[in-house]
Amino acid sequence: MKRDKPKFKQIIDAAVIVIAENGYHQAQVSKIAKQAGVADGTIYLYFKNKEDILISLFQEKMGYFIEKIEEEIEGISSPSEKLFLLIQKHFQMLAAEPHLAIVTQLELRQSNKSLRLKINEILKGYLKVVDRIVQEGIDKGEFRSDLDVRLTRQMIFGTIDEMVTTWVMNEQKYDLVALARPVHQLLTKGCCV
Amino acid sequence: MKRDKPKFKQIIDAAVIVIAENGYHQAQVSKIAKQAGVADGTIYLYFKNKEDILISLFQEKMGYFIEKIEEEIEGISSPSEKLFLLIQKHFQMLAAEPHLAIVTQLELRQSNKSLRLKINEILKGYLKVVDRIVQEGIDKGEFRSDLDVRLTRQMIFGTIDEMVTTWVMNEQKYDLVALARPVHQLLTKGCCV
Amino acid sequence: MKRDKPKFKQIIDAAVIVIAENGYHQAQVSKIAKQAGVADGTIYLYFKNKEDILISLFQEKMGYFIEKIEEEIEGISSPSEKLFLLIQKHFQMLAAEPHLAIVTQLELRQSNKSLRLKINEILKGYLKVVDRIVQEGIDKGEFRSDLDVRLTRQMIFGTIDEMVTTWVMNEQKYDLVALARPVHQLLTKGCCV
Amino acid sequence: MKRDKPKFKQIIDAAVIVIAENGYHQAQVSKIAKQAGVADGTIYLYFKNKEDILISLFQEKMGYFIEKIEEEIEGISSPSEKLFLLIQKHFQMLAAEPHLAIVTQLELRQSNKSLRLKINEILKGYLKVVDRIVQEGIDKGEFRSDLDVRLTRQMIFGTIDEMVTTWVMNEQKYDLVALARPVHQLLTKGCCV
DNA sequence: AATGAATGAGTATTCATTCAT
DNA sequence: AATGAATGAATACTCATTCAT
Repeated sequence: MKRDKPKFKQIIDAAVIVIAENGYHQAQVSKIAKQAGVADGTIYLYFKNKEDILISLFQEKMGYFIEKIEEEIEGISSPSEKLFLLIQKHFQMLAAEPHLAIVTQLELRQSNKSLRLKINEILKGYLKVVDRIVQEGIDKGEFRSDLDVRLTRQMIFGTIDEMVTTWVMNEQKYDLVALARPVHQLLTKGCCV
Repeated sequence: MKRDKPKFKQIIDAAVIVIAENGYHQAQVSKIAKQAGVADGTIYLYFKNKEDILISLFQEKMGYFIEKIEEEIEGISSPSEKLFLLIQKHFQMLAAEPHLAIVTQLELRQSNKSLRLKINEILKGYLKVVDRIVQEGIDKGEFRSDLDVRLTRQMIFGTIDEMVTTWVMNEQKYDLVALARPVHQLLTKGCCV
Repeated sequence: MKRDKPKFKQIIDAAVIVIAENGYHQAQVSKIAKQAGVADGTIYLYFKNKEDILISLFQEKMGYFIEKIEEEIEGISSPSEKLFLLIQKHFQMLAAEPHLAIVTQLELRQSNKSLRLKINEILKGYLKVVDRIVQEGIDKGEFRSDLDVRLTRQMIFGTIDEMVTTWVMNEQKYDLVALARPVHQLLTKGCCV
Repeated sequence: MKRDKPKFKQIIDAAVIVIAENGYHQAQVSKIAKQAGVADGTIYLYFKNKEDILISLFQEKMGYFIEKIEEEIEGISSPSEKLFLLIQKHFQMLAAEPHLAIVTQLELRQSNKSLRLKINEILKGYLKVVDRIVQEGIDKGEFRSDLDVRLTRQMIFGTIDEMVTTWVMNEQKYDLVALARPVHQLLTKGCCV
């Protein structure tokens, strides 16, 4: 399996760095190869084409992301607390990988429609986790019973995403993780008194 | 002033159509010129370069957007009601211009970082309107006094934006405007009981 | 009509020279553009792609070829004499354009199958002229009545083509046109006494 | 001697199949290796480079070809009959190996000039056989005494070659061997009455 | 002898922008 | 003001060959 070979990860990590530092459109295959310490042609022993590097990058990172978040909320009984931990872990992981944050929040969004559709497909795994928390919140009586799960998930995801993007655009100069608590409070209690 | 000449708007409207129908990366200057019924070179009598078309497009549309929203909330005393009207008007205007919705929610996001920074600059006008509503809500006691205005605005904008994007990605096949009330409720009351 | 513009012919003539002097595989578009005195991009205002240059080259030259040969044999009553004039004109025209001879006999044959099929299509016009001469020869009683037109045409074309190719491979160092008469004699009388 | 080892022939046979089925330009070394059931690198233990595979292929097949033809005409006294047998055997052998016919008549002609020059070198053995028949025909009085041996050989070879190529291009769908007699008649008697 | 992972040179084509008319 | 022909920079990918095992 190619995914398990060291060069696979080596090339993906190189892609994250090159894209974060040069921008999506200046991330030529030859630059990624050089950063990974392999020849240009070697890239094509592990990836079908350039787009495949980016999809694999997103898959690998997002897979790890979901895994970690599920570990985090496992065994927690309160859905509201689960939501808080999801937000916190999300912020923590991106704060810990500044390059990756730039790539996912800014650079990968300039990709073409076909790539974005594939990315959306991968994102669905994450959205399902949120859906499950919301549904559980309703079932356990912590969340309002008249909630529309889909809309609620969109609010949660849209809010988290906007927070991270704003933080990245502000050059990550404030403490993102510290926002987890107030963001959780906003989402659960709303802005009204 | 170039902005007042008929060809200025003519080219911008052509750009919206061409981008919506062909996608950002397939929206060549020559296609826009053809759609506008002018020669390629004529574009450059009205716009500095291609990026300038897109920025102007966003400015024109967003300026009109803010104007309409301010008309809508003018004279309303309740900040919460103002927030509702803002959401509703936002949804109404994009639902009324499907091409524009595709361009602002999907296509223009594929632009490079420099263009996106300029777009963010233009967006600030909109965000200020939201900020004012939130601040007024706090002052009038309708919103919680411990709200962070900036974070609250990010939640509101992130949520609205996510709703519209999801609706566009689903090919605008459900009634976006009907979501205004439940979205307002989610934002003001949160998801908790 | 693009074919009538001066740059169309200019680029085709450049292609003949570049291919003859550098070989098919070393005839890059940029080299052809340089030889033609235009920018690389200009090529694509007149030709769909590189293959289109080569097809057009063959069409233009072969069209001229057939035209000249038909002029030559027009008004001649003896089919055998027509055959002689066809051979002579064929040899004369290629002897007069050494570059073109190299291109048609050696270089263009290395093209891929798709291009060769298109070239064969164009060749059919020439083969029809030969067919007509053979048929007329049979009808007028100059040629044997039991001839298979198709086979006879293949002998004639195969022989002429082999003569030219051998001459080109021998660096055109002997007088090709002088062979017209003996070749005609061989084709009409065969090798037997 | 490498030529006697089983893998040498194994690789050449694989090359014939791969080239016939995929075309010259799609016949990568790795495909030939796979068809031969050896590793890519193994090819280079038996052949200097890719060109060497093709030259060896031609040498092997052409050597066998000449051998068979010489066996066929051996002991025949009439040069004209010898010519007939040469044509017939030539047609028979290619009709018996459809893959080889495609390779020699179509695919190998797409090779570059250097390879084609080497192929011509190998062909000389075949041409010498023809030369000998023609000379003998003149000496024995069966052929006209004013024949130019070189030109006559070019007619014979050009005609045979064109017949086979046309047959291959027509997907070998008619009986090539049946043409041996009429072709021989054409070559010996010409087209005139 | 045999393997197969790694190498890296080489090129057609697009499209924003210009400028002579 | 308007035109549109001409420009030219920039980049992903293939595949013959090598060499450590």
